[in-house]
Amino acid sequence: MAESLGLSLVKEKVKQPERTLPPLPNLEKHGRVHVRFAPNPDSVIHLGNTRAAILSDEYAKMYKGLFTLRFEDTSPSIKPPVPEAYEIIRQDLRWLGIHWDEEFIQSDRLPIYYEYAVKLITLGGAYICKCTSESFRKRVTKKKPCPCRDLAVEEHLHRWENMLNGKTRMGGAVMRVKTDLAHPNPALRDWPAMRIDTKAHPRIGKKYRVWPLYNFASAIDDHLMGITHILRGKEHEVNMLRQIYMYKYFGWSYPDAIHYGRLKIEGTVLSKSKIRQGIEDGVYKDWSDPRLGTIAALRKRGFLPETIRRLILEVGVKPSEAMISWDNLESINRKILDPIVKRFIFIKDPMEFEISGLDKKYVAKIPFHPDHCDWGSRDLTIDPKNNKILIQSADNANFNECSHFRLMNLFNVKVDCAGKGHLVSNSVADAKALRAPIIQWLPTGLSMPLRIIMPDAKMALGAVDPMTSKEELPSTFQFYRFGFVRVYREKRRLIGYYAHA
RNA sequence: GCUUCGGUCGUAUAGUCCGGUCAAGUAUAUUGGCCUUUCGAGCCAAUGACCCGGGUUCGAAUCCCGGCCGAAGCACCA
Repeated sequence: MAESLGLSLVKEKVKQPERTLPPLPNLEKHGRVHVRFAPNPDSVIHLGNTRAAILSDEYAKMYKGLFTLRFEDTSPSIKPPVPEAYEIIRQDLRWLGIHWDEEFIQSDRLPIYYEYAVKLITLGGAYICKCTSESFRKRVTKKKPCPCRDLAVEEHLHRWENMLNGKTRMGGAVMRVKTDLAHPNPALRDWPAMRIDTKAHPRIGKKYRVWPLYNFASAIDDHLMGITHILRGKEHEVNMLRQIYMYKYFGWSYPDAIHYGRLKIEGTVLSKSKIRQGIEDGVYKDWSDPRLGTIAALRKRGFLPETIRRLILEVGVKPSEAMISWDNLESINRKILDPIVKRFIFIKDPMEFEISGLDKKYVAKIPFHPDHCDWGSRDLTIDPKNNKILIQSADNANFNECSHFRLMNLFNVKVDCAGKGHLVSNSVADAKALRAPIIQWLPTGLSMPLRIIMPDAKMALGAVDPMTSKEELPSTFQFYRFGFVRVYREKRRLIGYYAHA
């Protein structure tokens, strides 16, 4: 008695409290927390991109702060925005459960950037450089100023006018922010802030010919929008250093920035440009191709927003790179899904199998969920006249001659040396004694075909319980001994996308 | 090459700031057991890590130095 009590005490495990994010720095300095997510609408978002969004959202909620969504679409030529992407990104964010308080699109804000460009030039913090990028780079690597740098402010304002009014052609001039030519990192020296791009912007056309570069637009906006904390990848570390020079000219103080390492997921490409290329080349079907790590793909396969959020929170904000395993992601999803989705029978690569020795009608009750009897069950029947069933070819291949198996929730079958099946007994105890594997099955008359797209984009064909088509679709189910599948109605048929086992 | 930032079980993460309670916790994975009329989930157990070398210290995963390895950046992209 005492022993058992002691044992149960020892065995009682203290559940770890759910992981929480570390506190944000300098809270007292800033007042109300204000974060932002600033995607480039040149394509949809993927798992890696959600990191900034989810972390920002978590912090906004944690501190009851504000969240700004800002589309950074200031490159008509090199990373042109995709008009549909704005709304697709909004939908992906909503699906992820992210709430934003305000939204901006940078291509609507050109007059603001122009205003601050003039201010910065007037302040002597920026100049218009007419050097070619090669000749500028040559000088700057030697820590030498280009000839434009020390010209009078009036000249630079004049050059700026020429950029705007079309007298200077594309590539003819660029606005640079003065930094420190002696800075050990050449990447920081007099970085470009504005350039001419005459290509039509997919969203607002040819209204403007001078466009801000990332560091300029982003830095101006972060200040003007009152951003207190920035969460972004460490590829932006030097950008912060660049932008700080500009903040100093304006007398602004830079937000607190947290730079996390890149997120990778094993065996999956998480690069927008590679994904886009793959779609263009026809390697991938579209943005939701099951091989991709896009939000669209994960959603299609039945991954839940909560799964993605938990994963991001678990990985946290470390500056080192993180290689996520699908095992981990799947495990999180499985634990959420398992107790809440219905189960059905799916027979992959079905084959007919005849059972002899039936003396009466047998009924198997297949529960819709083993842990929720109140969800009901599905009756599968077999009788002497209808004694053919469907089983998985792979299961059949595993039967050695003269072996046994059990049909799920029905009875035990002996396979004779000719490969024929005979009913031998009913009880589970017998099945265990015989070490008979238990397999899922369907009566031959009761099945409908189902194509399931697997994570590698290959197709699995099989027979599914037709009752699935009576369910509200799309819906995610667990197919006994097969895995979790999200089932969609496609015209008059069903199609499934496999999530994981 | 240059600049910056990192390196804890296979993977992810806690601990590192403020040395001792860390002969290093947790999740996942794998293996075994229990439970369950299957699978899964759940429960129990096992496996498995402080990059290397010096130094400081009574004591180093934690501090210092050197090395090795890795990542990010070095665009008129974001």
